[in-house]
Amino acid sequence: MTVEARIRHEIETRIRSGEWKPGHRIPFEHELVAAHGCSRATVSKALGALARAGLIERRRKAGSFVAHPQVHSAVLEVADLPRLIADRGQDYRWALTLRRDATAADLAEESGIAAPALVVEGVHHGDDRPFCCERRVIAIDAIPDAAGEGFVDAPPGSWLLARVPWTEARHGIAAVEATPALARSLGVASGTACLQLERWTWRAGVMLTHVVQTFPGDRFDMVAVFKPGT
Amino acid sequence: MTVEARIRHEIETRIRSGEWKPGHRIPFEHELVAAHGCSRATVSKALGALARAGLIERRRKAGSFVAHPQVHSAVLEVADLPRLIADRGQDYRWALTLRRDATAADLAEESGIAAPALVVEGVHHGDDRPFCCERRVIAIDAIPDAAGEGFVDAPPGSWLLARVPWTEARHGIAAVEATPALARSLGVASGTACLQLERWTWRAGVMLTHVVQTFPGDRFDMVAVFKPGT
DNA sequence: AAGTGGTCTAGACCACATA
DNA sequence: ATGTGGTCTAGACCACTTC
Repeated sequence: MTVEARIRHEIETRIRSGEWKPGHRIPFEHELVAAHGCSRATVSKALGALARAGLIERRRKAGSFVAHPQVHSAVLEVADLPRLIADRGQDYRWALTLRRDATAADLAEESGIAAPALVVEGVHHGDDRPFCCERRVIAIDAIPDAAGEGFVDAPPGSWLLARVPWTEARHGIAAVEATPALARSLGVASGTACLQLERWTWRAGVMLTHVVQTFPGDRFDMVAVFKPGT
Repeated sequence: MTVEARIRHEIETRIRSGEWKPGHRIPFEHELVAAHGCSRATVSKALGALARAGLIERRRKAGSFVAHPQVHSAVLEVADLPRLIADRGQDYRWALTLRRDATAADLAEESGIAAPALVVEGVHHGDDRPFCCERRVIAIDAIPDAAGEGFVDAPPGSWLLARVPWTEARHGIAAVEATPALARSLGVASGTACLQLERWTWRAGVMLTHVVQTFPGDRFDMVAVFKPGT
């Protein structure tokens, strides 16, 4: 355990136990320096980490204070579906149902992807049961290699994840009723409540891909644990 | 702009632009020290921040490398509903529909909350239209003050947020079909797809409250922007 | 064996918010 | 005016990993 970790842990414990309540002023840096017999840089690093984690707030001249929790946050990790399904102990299978150049009508429904583009649709299966229906549009100019890919054996998400450099993404979550076509693909009754996850991805301001993934409402647990400051 | 920020920005720009692709080795610390004419501590802090952000990976003896993007993540911020609705420019109103001591049957459906407990149900309105249906269970032993609260004028969430520090929360998201009772409360057709957000909150290992919030599928935009490394 | 990043020190100057 | 945190320096030693 480093000195920094020790300082962090001591303060974190007092906050989580409720001993130091929101608004409580924690010791000044120079006091912690004296208490731990270390340099100020080490104390500063420890407090900086706690501040980044949202556990404390730091104010010049005033000191550092236990933060008031403001909003509940959850980190939603949208893993690669093959891995997600494999982690559940199921066999993964991808079934391509459509792959074609995007028409003007396709792109009219998109915001931000210009021709040429590729439309890919398919169903992710776990143990041969439909798990998620996916429709994706890929910008060819941004990802030229995609034009030569069939996406027959592996879903485009995995392919992209492995080779597309860093991204900025926006996510949306909604509940929708399964359309008849969707219901058929997913093997559920028409009108079943489904979770719809939508994602737009950019690189350097250029949109790379837009994907809509639809899960039967009961088949996808998006549970996230959040500890303020971990 | 601090020296540290300048170093961070320079590296981040090269990564986001695609100039440095995943796996690329970025300059060693001592090279960045020479290039920027600063101390090693400053370079170390900059690279540490980039590593925490997931933009680079650092390996002793080998150097620092542009990370391979692994999963898409989204930070789901679950704001106080009155504020969320106010931010949409709508008038907020809370309508309490039930408040009673929890029965054994109530708690049988809960996991982790022991008697005594309080059950509170109500509907959040925006511009007098139902926006979200809420059912909450509050542990009285953990939050004794709640016993004296009516929750008539303000929802329990706001009351709790203002005075109860929490240290850990778990969230779940699901799509459900509106039950007849739910549909009546929300003013939608029975069977409508709804987003259901569930949250358990603890302090120091003791469960404080459990809440289920149900939104008509089209009425809640949970959109999150995620930039890897910000 | 060599070189990297991880951690730490004992100073320093400064911007800023408060009093 | 004062004292805080923010940033930085120029060293140092060490653990770890790869060579």
